[in-house]
Amino acid sequence: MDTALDRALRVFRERGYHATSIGDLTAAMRLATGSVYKAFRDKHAVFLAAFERYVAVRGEQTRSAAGRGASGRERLRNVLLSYVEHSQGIEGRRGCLVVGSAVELSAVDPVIRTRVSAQLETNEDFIAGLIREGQADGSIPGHVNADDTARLMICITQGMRVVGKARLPLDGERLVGVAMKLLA
Amino acid sequence: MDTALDRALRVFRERGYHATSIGDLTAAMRLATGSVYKAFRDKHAVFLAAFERYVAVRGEQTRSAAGRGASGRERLRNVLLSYVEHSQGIEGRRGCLVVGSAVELSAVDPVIRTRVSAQLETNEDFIAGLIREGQADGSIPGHVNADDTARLMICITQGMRVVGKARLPLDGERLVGVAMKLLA
DNA sequence: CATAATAGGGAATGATTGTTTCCGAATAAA
DNA sequence: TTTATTCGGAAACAATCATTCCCTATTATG
Repeated sequence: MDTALDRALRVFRERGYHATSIGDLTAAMRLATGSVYKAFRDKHAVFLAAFERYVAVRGEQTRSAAGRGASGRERLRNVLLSYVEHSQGIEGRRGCLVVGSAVELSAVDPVIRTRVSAQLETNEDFIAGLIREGQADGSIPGHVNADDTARLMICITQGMRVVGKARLPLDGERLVGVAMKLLA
Repeated sequence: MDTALDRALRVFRERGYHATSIGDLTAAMRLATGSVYKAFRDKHAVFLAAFERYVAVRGEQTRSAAGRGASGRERLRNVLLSYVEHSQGIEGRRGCLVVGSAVELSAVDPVIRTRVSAQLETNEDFIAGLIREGQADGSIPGHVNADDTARLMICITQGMRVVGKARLPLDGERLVGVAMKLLA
């Protein structure tokens, strides 16, 4: 099930929702049409399931990146670096499903919009939490506004996915190096 | 012609390329199917023309925002503020066609991808230029790396369009206030 | 005034879409 | 061995899509 969902995920990320036909989906999932409709109500349900799996996997990845850090500042820096790496190369070209859904569907699909907004806020809260941890352990100055900075950093991460999809090269060290000035 | 293109632009921005049918297009442009195909070769040509008009209009708007500023720093600040405002409310919900094209089409449409990349680089060069102007007039420290900072700011602006499309509120003063720390 | 030319509107047309249904094979139960 | 049941595959379905063709006004030109 998860492997089939991962394969669907890939084609949804690359082409978006409307551009992926059921034919593309069955080819990617290596399943027949009937089997897909036996497992899911319709195309929208496949997308929703793929979306949830994507969110879960990505959440695990960024939490893992945050884990490799002694201070709040280091954890945040690792999270940003992880975002840059995922925005580059073949993974970057594949794109982020949250960004893709926000851009392609949130205007016409209230269900998707709710999930997208919720995910953005979850990520924002996570970053704000890292900032506060850094302020508690002394690695980030106390005068930094955690909420405002977190919201700007969400813009940065989502923007990196857009830029990465357009295949502009992103230098992780340099980009994150500049971004860390927001914690001064 | 420009008014028809503006109407097409609106529906393309809201729904994206694949989700807008010819019927949506003719309804928005208040033209019959045959008339559209007499003026443009196909749907893709309509999109391309709308894309170019969007880029031209938006370029004019940000140049105008930059014009209202005495120093390089002020001009850059006004540009960022302009981006936040365009990412909010009804305009933000409508979305940015460059971001939309990057996410939805750049993986499958080389023509669009070229235009998107070119536009991103143009914007980046514009911002880098503003930074260098600020360094020349003394409003921005000389040790700021113009290229790296400009690239990060492109990520910020594109990300704001994504977040705005998801209808998360953006406070211009606070967000730009934080972003200006990148020029320290 | 007559006529050529052009622009716009709308119906017809394949192709493609998402979806359903039916059928065969494999597995488990009896 | 036989009966049920589940699962996957392929053909059939209606709807919608982008596109083309043809007709009708309107304008320009002789």
